[in-house]
Amino acid sequence: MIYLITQQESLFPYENITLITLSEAIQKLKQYTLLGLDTETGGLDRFTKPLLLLQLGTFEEQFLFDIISYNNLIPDELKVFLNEFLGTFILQNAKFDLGFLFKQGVILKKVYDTMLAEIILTNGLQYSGRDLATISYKYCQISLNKEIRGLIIHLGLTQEVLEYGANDVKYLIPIKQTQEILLQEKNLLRALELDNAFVIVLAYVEFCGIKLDYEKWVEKTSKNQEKVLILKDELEQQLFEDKKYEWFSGMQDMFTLKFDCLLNWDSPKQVTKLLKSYGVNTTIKQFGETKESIDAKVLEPQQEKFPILKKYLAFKELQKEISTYGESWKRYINPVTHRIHTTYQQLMDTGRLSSGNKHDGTPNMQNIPSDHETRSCFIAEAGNIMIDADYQGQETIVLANLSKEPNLLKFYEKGLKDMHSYIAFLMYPQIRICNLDEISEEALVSIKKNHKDKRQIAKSAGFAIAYGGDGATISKNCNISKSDGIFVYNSYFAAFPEMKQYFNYVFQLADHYGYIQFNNITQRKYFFDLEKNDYFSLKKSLKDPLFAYNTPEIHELERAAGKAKNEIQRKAQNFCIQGTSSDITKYAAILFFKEILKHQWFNVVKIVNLVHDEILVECPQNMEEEVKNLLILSMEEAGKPFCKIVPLKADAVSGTYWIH
DNA sequence: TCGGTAGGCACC
DNA sequence: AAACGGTGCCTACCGA
Repeated sequence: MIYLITQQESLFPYENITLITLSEAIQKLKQYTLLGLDTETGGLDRFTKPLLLLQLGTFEEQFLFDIISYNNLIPDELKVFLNEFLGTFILQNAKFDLGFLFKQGVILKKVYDTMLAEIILTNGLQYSGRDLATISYKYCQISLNKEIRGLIIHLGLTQEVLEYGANDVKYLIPIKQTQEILLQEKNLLRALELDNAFVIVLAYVEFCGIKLDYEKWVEKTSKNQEKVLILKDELEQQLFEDKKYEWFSGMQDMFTLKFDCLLNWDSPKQVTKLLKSYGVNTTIKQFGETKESIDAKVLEPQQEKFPILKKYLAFKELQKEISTYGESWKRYINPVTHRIHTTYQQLMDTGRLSSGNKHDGTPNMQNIPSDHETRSCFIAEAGNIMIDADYQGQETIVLANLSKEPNLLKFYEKGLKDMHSYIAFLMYPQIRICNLDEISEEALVSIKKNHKDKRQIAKSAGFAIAYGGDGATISKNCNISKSDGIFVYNSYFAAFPEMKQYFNYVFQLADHYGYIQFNNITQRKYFFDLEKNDYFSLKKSLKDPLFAYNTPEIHELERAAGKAKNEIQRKAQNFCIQGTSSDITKYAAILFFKEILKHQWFNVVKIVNLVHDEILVECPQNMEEEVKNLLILSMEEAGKPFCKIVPLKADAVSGTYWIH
């Protein structure tokens, strides 16, 4: 049964569509505890594009609210219903609709997102699509016709458009029911519960946006543009002095009398050719073979020997700053809010967020350079203040809790601060000024002062190993020989003797179950495709009594399986750490958003960015202390279920701009 | 001219 | 034996 609620009754008659009043519709809707919800809008941006249609419904009944006829505003009676509904709304890609509802002053309290469910169920696996059409077909064998988005703006509320609109909510409950059977089987209900709660917060972060001081931003870029011109000039002058005439045309500038340089300094290919002619090493070892590269990593160690590299590296750095973080950002500023509203992708393979989307033209807000000059362009509105809170050593503490490695736990038990020096202390017996049990922060401070090099290597080793790297990774990251890299790798495991057992254990689990389970709280998972993964298919073949050994195909498969095994090991290590960290930050944001709602601070206390272990908040100046305390409290509370041995601590700083 | 890929680099 | 955690954006480059 399809119902239409409209103030434009002259549209009638339609076949199979019943016209009812707003009150009648709300009356009927009140009997449900589970409702599908969808909206049709005039575009992607909730601030500049109108809400056209709002659909609510079940398999049996769908209610279509013609919002156009209410001047694109949700009528009050419906608004109250949506705000006060105690059941669950089911949406496909809820974040999108939630943004338009926020704009209208509607805050849904509980949602179930069929798209998030689908991602969580199939994380790591090949999937045919996560759009509503694919999901409807998969669970209900229903082929939904083309997207009505777009159609409505051209056709208006035709019979066809209304039927499509009704279909978009009709199957949401059956889809949810079938998904939940699978979620139950795979123990993924809690992971989805977290992400269903989080999607409302994430929609809020996108809705809040962040203020960019564009004038200051342009000033900074212009300054860099001047600098880059000078550098380019100096580079070309150097080229000329070094008699690299092949890079010049015969043309001379009329005023400066300089020759016209043909080299494109943005072309790695051309620059490689040039640097080679100076005798610079432009190669890097990768996959056992030598590869061309002019990475900063490759060139940096040669700076003293080849002065031109200093200028080139400086040029590259500025060029990156100008092209990625320059004037192009004007297009990101919303004409209505004058703020930047990024879009986040909620579920990467690790469970982390990502940010930025080239289709809707939003920037990545998670890789803003951390220098003061850049960050200080992101500001609070007049009268407001920015509060930036982050977890102290989130990933290392998560690793400590997951692995329970005794020497790692000892660091926290003793309340020590400088982890990198501590690792150096354990890795290099020759720098031990006391034995392990007597270690103090003073001892670590002295290591930081006297053994900078060893501390730096320990730092890199700590990161590389947590990410699943090995001796080769360390040698690359630290620019040391491979044998030294392997030595450092071995020293790390000597320093943390039970870490290897933990890594073996997570691999054994992945090997046995065919998936990685990140932690036992959310039980979020990454599934290996057992058919397509070379390691698992070889394992399966070996169980076959008719398995043919010693054929060329088998040797090829063994080689591929070795590679796949390595990948499984790496992911098993890394995803548990990254994924659990991500669960914690999401949970923290949920708890903090609860406070915002509880205190009726919606749109007053804004969450303006999330960067993995960091939550950036903007609020009125006079609320600074209260909000800061609640934020830290939320973050530390969120850590508790996941970090039961070593607790997570959060730190906050505030200012008129983004300080981190 | 377009679209996809690779190299490089920003963040955590 | 074989490879070096996760993202997204910029430019150059290459082939259709």
